[in-house]
Amino acid sequence: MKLSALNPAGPERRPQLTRERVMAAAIELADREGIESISMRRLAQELGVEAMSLYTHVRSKNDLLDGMADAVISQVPVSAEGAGWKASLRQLSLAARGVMLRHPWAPRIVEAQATPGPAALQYVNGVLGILREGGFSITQTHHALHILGSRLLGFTQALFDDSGDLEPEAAAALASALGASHPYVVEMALAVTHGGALGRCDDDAEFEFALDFLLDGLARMQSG
Amino acid sequence: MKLSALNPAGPERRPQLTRERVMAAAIELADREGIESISMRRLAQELGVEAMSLYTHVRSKNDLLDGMADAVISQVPVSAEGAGWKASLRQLSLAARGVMLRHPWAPRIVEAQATPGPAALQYVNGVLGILREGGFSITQTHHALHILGSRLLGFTQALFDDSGDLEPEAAAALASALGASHPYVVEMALAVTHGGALGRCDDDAEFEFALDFLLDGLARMQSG
DNA sequence: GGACTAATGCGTACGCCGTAAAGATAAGGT
DNA sequence: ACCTTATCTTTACGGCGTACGCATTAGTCC
Repeated sequence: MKLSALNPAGPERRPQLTRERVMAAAIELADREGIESISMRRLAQELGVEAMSLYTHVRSKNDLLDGMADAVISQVPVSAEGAGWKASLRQLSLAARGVMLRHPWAPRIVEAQATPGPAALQYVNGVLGILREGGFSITQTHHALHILGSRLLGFTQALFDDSGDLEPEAAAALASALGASHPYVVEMALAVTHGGALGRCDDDAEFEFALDFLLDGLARMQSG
Repeated sequence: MKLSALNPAGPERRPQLTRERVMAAAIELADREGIESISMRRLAQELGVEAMSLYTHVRSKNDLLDGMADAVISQVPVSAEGAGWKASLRQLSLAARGVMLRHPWAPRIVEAQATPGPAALQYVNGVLGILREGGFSITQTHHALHILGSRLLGFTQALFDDSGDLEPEAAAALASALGASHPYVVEMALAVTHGGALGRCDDDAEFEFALDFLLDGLARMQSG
């Protein structure tokens, strides 16, 4: 059937598929339904197209995921000029964290990327520039990269996720089940829970604290 | 066909399948052929069994992966008594790194774990114990966990992988392709490469340096 | 207009995957 | 001997990534 005959140059023709449109739809779908719901068929359906049509704009599913990762990274503003290396890195890292919080699936695929895409390269170049212009030697800059690690991209792999807020009964159950064998875990879990000594674990504040801890250490490393 | 009739209680009967044997075979297979080659059918074949048989000992593939992660963590010795918190943490972290280097696929699935398994709990309890016994307050211990992050498990997500050793021609190509737009990346890449100012990026040394940087910072935090 | 060319999208098919459901077999307790 | 229970196998379903070949379109030149 000839659509164009029915709708000759009609304005309701769906727009051309492009790599950008594919990436945007994939990111939107991942935001809405989770990264696990990304499949070629599902994504194609989202675009009103058949699965194989995507392969005109994307080499493979891995290429799609790489593209998504790079597109997310490109959302982090890399500017932040003229504020000193410490403030610049701080702002950059927090901005990246904001982006990652909007795309919770992103860290996983960003770190799965084999080779950095254009946006990642641009980003790394920006970070390196801030440090070098800030007076860090090449060796110091190299160390700083390893020290800051993924925090520069706004995320951290914690040893375990302690941001959950236990119900009192769950806390009691945990205490009696693990209390004998894992006293320190129980102590920390209770402290982090709302009833405990600390407030509820505020991930944002904790991220910021750790970031400042690292930046202060780097400042000491540079001057010492 | 009745195997037992042909081989009544014969010693060449394959041993009973158990969760431990399944996990061990899965880890061995992942070490040998990569985590991507782990499928229920492939793993079953490795054990001389049909795919569905595995489900007697494993709830799902996710359960299998969780079990693998926990089994790997359990390989990290959690002892290290009586050496002071700094030396203990250092030793623990380096031991964990040794384990992860033997199972390069492990970090990915360890951090994908939704809830920590028994070995992970034990490990976290050990880390918390070292800090608390070392005189850290609960709050300080909490901060320390976030600061050390995944380094306690022996791995770090770098911003990008700089451990590759470029060939001279590749380095030249990179310099001319990116030199104008990404000068700092090129500078660092050349410095890290064998011909550069730094030696080849030694991941082990770099990990140790970053670890000591963090431990020193924590010592300052505790006393200051 | 008409014909050729290149790009784009579609239909079909193959061999994997995880796992539900039900049958077959073996081991142990009565 | 019989039955229970745990273990392993068979079969099957729906979904996956993607190779391959065809259909349609858009652009370009006569």
